[in-house]
Amino acid sequence: MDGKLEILIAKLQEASSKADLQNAVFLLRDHYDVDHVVYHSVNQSREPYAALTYGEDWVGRYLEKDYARIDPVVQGCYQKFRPVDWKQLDWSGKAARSFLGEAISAGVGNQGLSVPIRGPNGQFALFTVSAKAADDSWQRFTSDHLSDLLLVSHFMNQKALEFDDAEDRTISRQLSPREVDALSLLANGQSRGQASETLGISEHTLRVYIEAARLKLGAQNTTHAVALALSHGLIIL
Amino acid sequence: MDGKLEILIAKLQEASSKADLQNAVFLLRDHYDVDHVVYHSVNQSREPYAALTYGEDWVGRYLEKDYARIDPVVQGCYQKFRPVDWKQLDWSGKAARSFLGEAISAGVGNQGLSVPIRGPNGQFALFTVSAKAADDSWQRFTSDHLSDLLLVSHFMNQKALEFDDAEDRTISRQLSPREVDALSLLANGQSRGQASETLGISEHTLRVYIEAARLKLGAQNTTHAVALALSHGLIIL
DNA sequence: ATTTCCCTCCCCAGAAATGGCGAGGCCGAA
DNA sequence: TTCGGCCTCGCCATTTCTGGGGAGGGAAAT
Repeated sequence: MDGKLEILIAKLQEASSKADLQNAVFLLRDHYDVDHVVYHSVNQSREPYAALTYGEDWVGRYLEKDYARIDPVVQGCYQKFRPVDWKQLDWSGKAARSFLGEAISAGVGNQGLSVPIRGPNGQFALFTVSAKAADDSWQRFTSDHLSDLLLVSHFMNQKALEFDDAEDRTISRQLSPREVDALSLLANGQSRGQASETLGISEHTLRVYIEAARLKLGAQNTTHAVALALSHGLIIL
Repeated sequence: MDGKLEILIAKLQEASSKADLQNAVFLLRDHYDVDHVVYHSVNQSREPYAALTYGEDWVGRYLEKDYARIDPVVQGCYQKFRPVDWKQLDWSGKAARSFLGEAISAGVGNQGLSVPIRGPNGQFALFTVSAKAADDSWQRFTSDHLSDLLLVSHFMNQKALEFDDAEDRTISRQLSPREVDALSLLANGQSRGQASETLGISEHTLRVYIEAARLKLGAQNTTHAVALALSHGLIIL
């Protein structure tokens, strides 16, 4: 990690508004001499957030067409832990190829590296660097700066969460152990009858737990409660 | 990042077995001159994995008593994105305090920093460094090595996933767009009736999607299917 | 010591989900 | 072109879940 980047990261950690993050991606783009630097959250229920160097037209089209659903970068990164080079992704499929063509003509660049970032409560975001480059020089670039990009993506997301989590998204009350047991068993496919048997309690008691958990989570129904508990990390499959 | 650590990370990336990871935590402990270095996955349904420098007695007791459920480190890290200093955690509560006492007498150390790590499919792991130290010197240590620890935790988890995911946990077939729609709406708390209305299709058609998705996922019921889809990243809440 | 959770149990009736039967059209791949 | 997958619709019977009542004991926190 060279000194210049340390300064950029320090600046990032001092960021006090979303505008500072927007500024940071431009600084990063210039620092690495790439075409684009993009940080964006990938979530449906919460309000989306992004700090990026793409043009407004491409961003608008991406959102309008809901490209996140077919974008192989998003889909692929969701399945992986380590940073993903765009070349490694599956670009077969009609939708993916036409999307790729459109992206390239929008000036996104033919090469890209995307870092998946996962936060609490099911948060998922991507930090991406993209450029127009030959395969070998791009490979050199990514392996040289992998650690840097990991750190930048981490601090970028940390800041984004700070600004975003102002509107508290955290669960007010924790679930009781029994409530966790109940939702866990349901999430693992057991019916209420099976789950109550597993726990050695009456089915009614199990229902009380589910209902209590449902209220705490503000869920509409059992499936919703399980989904919320899962994505909030309150239960683990 | 000094050269010594770069070598350790390079060694880590060359690791070819779980024994290498076990070895790595000892190297890291010596390198940082701390009391303990711990990497462990925190998952219920999948087989747990850990590479750590704790004594067997403490590990055994931790597992036996299922301390992960009350350990404020685990509980706290679940809710946070940035590394957590143990001092910041909530140690009130009877169970937490008695656990803390037991941990300290087991030689864990009074200071600790834990890095939450999240992987795909709901994976969650912790990378922890702990020592017996005064507050100020510990603070200096953690702020000096924060970036290092972030990188180490990342590569450690990457390796752990490589070894663990040998037994393929991936879904065989992808879900169709409509199936994704259906499960997404259910995961967001809509009933079948509401969801079918949202999509502008008959309730029966929606049922067909749910059923198809359920079969593809090998789920027992709708809630199970939603849970599987969520934790496999096929749908996003 | 009082309150506030948590755990446990019971009954009932209406709403919703499930499982299995069937059918047709469309599109892309082999 | 034929096969498989996807999207769309309908009906019926059974099981399961949901939402509303209550009720008691225990542990922990303020």
